[in-house]
Amino acid sequence: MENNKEMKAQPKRGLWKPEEDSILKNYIETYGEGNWATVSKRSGLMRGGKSCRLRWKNYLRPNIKRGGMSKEEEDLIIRMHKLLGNRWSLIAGRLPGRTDNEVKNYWNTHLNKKSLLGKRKTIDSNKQHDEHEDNIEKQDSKKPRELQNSQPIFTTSPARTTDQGLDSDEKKEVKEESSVIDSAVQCFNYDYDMVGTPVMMHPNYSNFVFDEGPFTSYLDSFVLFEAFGTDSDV
DNA sequence: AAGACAGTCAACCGCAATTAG
DNA sequence: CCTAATTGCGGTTGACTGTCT
Repeated sequence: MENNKEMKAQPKRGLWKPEEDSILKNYIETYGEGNWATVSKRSGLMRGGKSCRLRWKNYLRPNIKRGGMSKEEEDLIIRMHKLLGNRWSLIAGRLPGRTDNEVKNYWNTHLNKKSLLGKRKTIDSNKQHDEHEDNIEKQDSKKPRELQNSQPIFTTSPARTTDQGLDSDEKKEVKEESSVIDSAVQCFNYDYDMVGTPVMMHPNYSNFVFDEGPFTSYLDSFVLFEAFGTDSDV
């Protein structure tokens, strides 16, 4: 029983080494993506297909943007999350060069925490804001990781990367979803209030403060307004 | 100086959806 | 259709690093 396990070589686990990265990169540049199960065999990597796929998608793929999130990206994530929930791949699809894993991690470590803090009304907002700005800088220079840039900018590409294989109803659904998201990601001008909290500037909209805290609340309200409020049938 | 603690993020796991045969 | 294989996704874990005491 145990022997079966031993006979089948267990895929290698843990952090990827630079050699492994270059093997995988070379392989995919030569043969292209797809059929990850055979990648490990054919490339000589002793990794599972899933592991190879993840490594490629989250790290080796061209145009991957790494390093601290810009303010714009952060705002977008917050708005999209309010709109879509934990649909990280969908959110990441709107942030060029960002992966779902990165967005998810960023949310869990920075933004989720922040929104929780927002519920504690006794928190010193000034300090909180300063610390946040601090953290972004620190984070960017903390580790000697390859690229530490923070270029902003959104995309308006479709929410899903593909709608192949969908019937017309589903395609319509995707299209609608996409346009809702497009509404949500439109850029708006911000001003900053006394404690550095971004305040949405919109001519037809007055700001609210909800229990959750001012920062997300302005955004949330606006996302909902933008996403649903202007459609006559919603 | 060193151990404890906290934050971050890469990678893994399990499940669901999709595709191929 | 049905089944097995593959892919994609979100939740979770654990290694690594920095900070605090």
